[in-house]
Amino acid sequence: MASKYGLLGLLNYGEQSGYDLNRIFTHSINNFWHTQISQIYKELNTMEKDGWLTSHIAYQSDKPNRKVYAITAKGKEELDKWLDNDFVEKEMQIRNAFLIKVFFLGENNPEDNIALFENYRQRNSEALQKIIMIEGMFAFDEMDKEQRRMSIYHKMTATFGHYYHQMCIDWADEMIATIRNEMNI
Amino acid sequence: MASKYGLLGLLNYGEQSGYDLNRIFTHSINNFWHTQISQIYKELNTMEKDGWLTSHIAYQSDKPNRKVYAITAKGKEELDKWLDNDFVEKEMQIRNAFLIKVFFLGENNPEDNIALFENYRQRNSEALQKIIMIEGMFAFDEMDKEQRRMSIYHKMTATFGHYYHQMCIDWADEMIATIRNEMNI
DNA sequence: TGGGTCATGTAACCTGTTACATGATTAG
DNA sequence: CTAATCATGTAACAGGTTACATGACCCA
Repeated sequence: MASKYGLLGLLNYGEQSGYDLNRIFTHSINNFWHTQISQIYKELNTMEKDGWLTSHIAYQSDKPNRKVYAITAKGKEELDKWLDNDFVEKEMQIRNAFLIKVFFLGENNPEDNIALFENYRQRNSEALQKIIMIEGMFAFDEMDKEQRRMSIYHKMTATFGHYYHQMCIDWADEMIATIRNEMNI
Repeated sequence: MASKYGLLGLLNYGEQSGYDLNRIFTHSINNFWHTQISQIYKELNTMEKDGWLTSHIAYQSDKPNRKVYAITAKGKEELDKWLDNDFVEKEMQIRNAFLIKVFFLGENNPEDNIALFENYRQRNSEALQKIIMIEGMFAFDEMDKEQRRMSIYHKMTATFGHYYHQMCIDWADEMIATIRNEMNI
């Protein structure tokens, strides 16, 4: 569902091959929605069948040929429909497998649980460093108005990551304190 | 994957029917991992086939009979393996379809985008109220040590929801300010 | 000559969703 | 009489993951 519209949105900026779309995904949308290249090829195929995209072969002498996809009017319509349609309940739901583990941690010994949370904190800390770097790379001063208009929304997704990982760190800290506190009773 | 272990974890507390597990899920794990009852029945079935569970029929005269599942030694082993095994990268990843929309919002007009974020903020605000209520329902004073040991971890998942929705609200507020600011340039 | 990048894909599988079927009992 | 609740499930489909296949070119 969402992967499809991610591809469609990128193709709305300009035509691309599946291979290139995968690279673009890796450095942007993959930060909040994961995809495999095999899935990208499949989605592009179905979207072409459904008339959302057209494709042509770009011949290359030194490298393998590329299959370049372009968005159609129908595709644009579908993209707009998805963007406009007031987001659904599903997009609000938390989906977090780590919390299932936390839920059942009562069986384990507290020391191990503290270690688990410290590990969790550490990983969020690393993710935070990365995302702050990405966030800092948006140089609005060097952009024209057109570029800027797009970029502020791109940056927003990075800022979400920043807020999110910071929140996870704060939560982990408090949960570690809770466990320690419980151990001393 | 995660749904399976959610069920297994609950069955580790005591035997239950699929129908009851669904009700328990609805009031706990569904807050961070969604399941359908049809999926629960399927997972229970496969886990029984794999020897993780056993089942027997509990006959009822006034209501339909229940198929009651109990965890086996093998099942316990699998649960522990999953709980112990240091969580994988996948459990760290953000998966958020709303951010895909945000990413492509540059094409829309700013007023509509502000409305979208205000709607998002509102829904998070409602979710926050709900989760704060749930969080407040943990009455540790009335619990014995055994109950408490479980409950602090249950509460942690609610606290995560609390932190999460508050973070989303803060983010939305800042993003609305960003859009307004950009409009006045 | 071995590994990396470029480039496209298929097959099998697992997870999750939607819709439907059945049938008894109970409350309004 | 109707709707809800109790209770278990199946079938079809959509979405996503893992593993594998192919083959040329380039660099060390």
